[in-house]
Amino acid sequence: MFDFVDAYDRAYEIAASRHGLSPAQACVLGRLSAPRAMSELAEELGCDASNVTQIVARLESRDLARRQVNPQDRRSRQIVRTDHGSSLYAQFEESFAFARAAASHLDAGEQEQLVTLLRKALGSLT
Amino acid sequence: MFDFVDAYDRAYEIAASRHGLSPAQACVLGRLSAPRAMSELAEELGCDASNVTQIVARLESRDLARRQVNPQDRRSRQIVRTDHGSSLYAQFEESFAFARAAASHLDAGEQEQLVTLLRKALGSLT
DNA sequence: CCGAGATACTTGATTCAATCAAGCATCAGC
DNA sequence: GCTGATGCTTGATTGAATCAAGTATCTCGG
Repeated sequence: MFDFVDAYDRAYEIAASRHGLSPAQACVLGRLSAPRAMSELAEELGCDASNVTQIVARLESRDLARRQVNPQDRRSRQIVRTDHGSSLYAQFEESFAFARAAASHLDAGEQEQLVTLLRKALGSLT
Repeated sequence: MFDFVDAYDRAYEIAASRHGLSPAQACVLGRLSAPRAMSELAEELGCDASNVTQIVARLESRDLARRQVNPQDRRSRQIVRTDHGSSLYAQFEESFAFARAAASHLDAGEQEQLVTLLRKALGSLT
């Protein structure tokens, strides 16, 4: 189990760095298929809001995301992926071959079985 | 799959921090059941030797590990867990309940199946 | 046995992630 | 309109990680 998780993490990190992203940046970018508030992202990542500020600032400085004031609540910002950000993320996903590669060792039935078992194992841990 | 890996990582980090360890420190400490050379550790963690130097330095400063010159090759250091380090690591493992908790949702047959599938999925990826 | 090159580690500089404590702007409710 | 809560940012600090140099030690060919 440790080896599996470790391999997953490494693959993620390598795929990200191939596109000049850190894992954290890739993770945030991936959550921007729709506009999100900073607080939502912080909640999802389980980290401080100021951390998200930093990460988004780095994405913004590379024109991968934009930060715009929410007109409904001017305290809040909506983080949006730029076109550039979207296409970069698509490339990242393409090159994050882990899930696909892992699946390629298993036939359809086994894949389904694995998903079922992982879900069940996860159970109420979340 | 992402959720599973994420849950594992979080659980690891939380268990580590409960004992005042960072994940990296816990990881290194866990590899010291026998004395290891810096270069071995760097190889295993897939990181720079200077990174290991830092991490071990922090462990050493808290009397969890010791660094002693290898008499066979005086360039090389052997990293050894102190008694304190061993007992702390045992506590950490105890509180890193993820594997056990995950397993508790599965019966013996399912556990075996999961391990088989993970191993197979991992295949030659390593 | 000596010197050249390789090996094992350390140091210093730098980047990023993460956390905490303060701070500012804005909002919501009395 | 205040008061207090909410949403985000800033600044300071810690740790992980990487890279480039540097030191000590070993090994091997001449």
